[in-house]
Amino acid sequence: MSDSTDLKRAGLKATLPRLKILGILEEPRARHMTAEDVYKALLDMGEEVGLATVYRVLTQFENAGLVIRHNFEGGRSVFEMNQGGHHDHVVCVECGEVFEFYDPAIEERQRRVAETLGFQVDSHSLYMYGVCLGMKREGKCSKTAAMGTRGAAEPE
Amino acid sequence: MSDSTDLKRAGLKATLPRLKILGILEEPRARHMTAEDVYKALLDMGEEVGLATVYRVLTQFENAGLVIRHNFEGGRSVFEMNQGGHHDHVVCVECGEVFEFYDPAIEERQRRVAETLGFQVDSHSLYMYGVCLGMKREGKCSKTAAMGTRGAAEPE
DNA sequence: TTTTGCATGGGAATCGTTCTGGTTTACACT
DNA sequence: AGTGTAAACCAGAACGATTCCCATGCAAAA
Repeated sequence: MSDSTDLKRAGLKATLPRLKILGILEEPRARHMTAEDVYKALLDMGEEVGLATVYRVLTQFENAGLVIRHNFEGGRSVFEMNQGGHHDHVVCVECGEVFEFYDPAIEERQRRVAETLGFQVDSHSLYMYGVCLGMKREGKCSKTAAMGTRGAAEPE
Repeated sequence: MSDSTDLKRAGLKATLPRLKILGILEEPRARHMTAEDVYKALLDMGEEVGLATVYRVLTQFENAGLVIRHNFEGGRSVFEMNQGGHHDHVVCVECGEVFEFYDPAIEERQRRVAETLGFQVDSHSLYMYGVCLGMKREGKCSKTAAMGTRGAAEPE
């Protein structure tokens, strides 16, 4: 219902596919999903939605600022809800887990660099790829580890 | 000739396609190229090289550490020679120009964040997208502007 | 409730990239 | 220089992700 007004505010009709997709992306455990992931989630819910529609809707959501698209290594896009606070990403190349962090100092330095170049920044992205703690320790991913939430890592 | 030994050192046979591709990437004005760009450059030179070969060779070069692959927005990969010094990128979404910069403070903070998470970082990339000075001022790109070289922007 | 036009679904098309299979080539060893 | 062999090549087919096409469906304005 609130979703419905979210869509209207973005200039989009509140259609069933759009509401369903928004609902899926809003689930807390669904932080980072590919279009395929969203499509499968819809099928699991028994919804008859075409893959083309999923892509179309996700792109519309991106343009409307509702979701953020990331181009991780490997060439496929992943999407996450835009919940306001900007953050950067750490991706485990072994287990695929994605951690988020925000570092004000990094943001500030980026701003400075752009200023120096006379560059007007629309968006920026910082990705680190590597192996997460769980993989290093036990050879399995640390999806259950007590980190990976926004703002969890703020050194100093 | 020196290219030939570069290849051997990387454990790759010094074949004509590889030498030609290396030669193209080494031209100073060819900083950031897609596989397609490289392919077209070869055709322009009158070389009979298949696109598949270009992709294969670029991937081999990447694995050998000779070139670096970037996943910019838009889903296509761009390649640049690995000239040793790590640097980050600023991309003008209007004219496509790519500027490079290096900020030790950002690097250090990244290292810290990874450490805090117990994450072993293999690679990292930082991209800023926006509009460059030339576009803002005159509506045309600033490819000829006196910046855009590595290390040009180091605030503070 | 009727109208109107944007949204949908499914399949085909497209894009960038990788694989396949048969042929050619670089290079170590005569 | 001559030759064997593994590696590299080419063209084209295959591939996965994404977008296009268009007849039909449906949200929302009248």
